[in-house]
Amino acid sequence: MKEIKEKAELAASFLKGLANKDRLMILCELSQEEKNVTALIEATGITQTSMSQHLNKLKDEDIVTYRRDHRTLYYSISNPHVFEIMGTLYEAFCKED
Amino acid sequence: MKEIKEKAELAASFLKGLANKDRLMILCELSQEEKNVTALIEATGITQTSMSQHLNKLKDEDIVTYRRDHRTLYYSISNPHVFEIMGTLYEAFCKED
DNA sequence: TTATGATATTATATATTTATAAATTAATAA
DNA sequence: TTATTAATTTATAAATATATAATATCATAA
Repeated sequence: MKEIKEKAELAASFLKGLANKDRLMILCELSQEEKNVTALIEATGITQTSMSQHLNKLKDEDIVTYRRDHRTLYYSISNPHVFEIMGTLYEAFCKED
Repeated sequence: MKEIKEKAELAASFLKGLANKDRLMILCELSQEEKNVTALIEATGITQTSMSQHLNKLKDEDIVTYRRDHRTLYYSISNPHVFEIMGTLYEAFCKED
C-alpha cells in the first residue's frame, strides 16, 4: 500500500508552499483581506520579481487564487486549510504569555 | 517593527522541518506511539543514514525528542502543535468523501 | 497608435536540501 | 577485552529553492 507515500508527498509539497518567510508574510497579509500585487509589495518589502515568483508558487500549490480588475490582480487565500495552519503558527510563534 | 519578519522566519523554519515526504511519514508513525530508529526504518523503508539525518533535523526544530533505553533510542513527538498540523494535513489529503 | 502602469517571465548565480556511501561512536553481551 | 548491535557523523554529489537583473506582456489611458 503505497498510498500513504503519495499522500505524504502531496502534503509535503503543500507544506513547502508555506515554508518560506516571504510567503508566510504574504499569507499573513492575505489572511486579512484580498490584496493586489503592488499593495503586497508595499506591505512586505519583497521585490517585484520575487513577489511574482512567490505568488506563482502559491498558485501552483492551490494556496491562493486571484481575480482581475482592469490591469490589477487581486490575490486571496483559496484554501481554507491554510487558515488553520496559520492559526497554529500564530499560537506557536506570535503569542505572548 | 521587524518582529513579524523574525516570527515569519521562525515559523518558516518550523514548517521546513515538516515539509518533506520522509519526515511526514516518520511523524505519521510517531503520532501513534514512540518508536525506536530501527522500527522507524522498518515501518517507512527510509535508509539508515537518511533516517538519522531526518531525525536530527526534526530534533533541531524541536519537533521530536528521544529517550534512551540501553542502546536503543526511542523517538516521540515533543511539540503539540505538530499534532494540530498533522490533523489538518489528514483532513486535507487523507480523507475520502 | 503610443506611452505607461501592473505584473509575469526568463536567465542565471547562489544557497539550501536531499541522497548515498563510508567511517565512527557508544553500549552491551560474550 | 572483543564482537556486535544501534545509531550518529562526515563527506560529497545531485537536486531544489531563492535572489536578482533584465526583458516581456498585457490592459488601458492619452
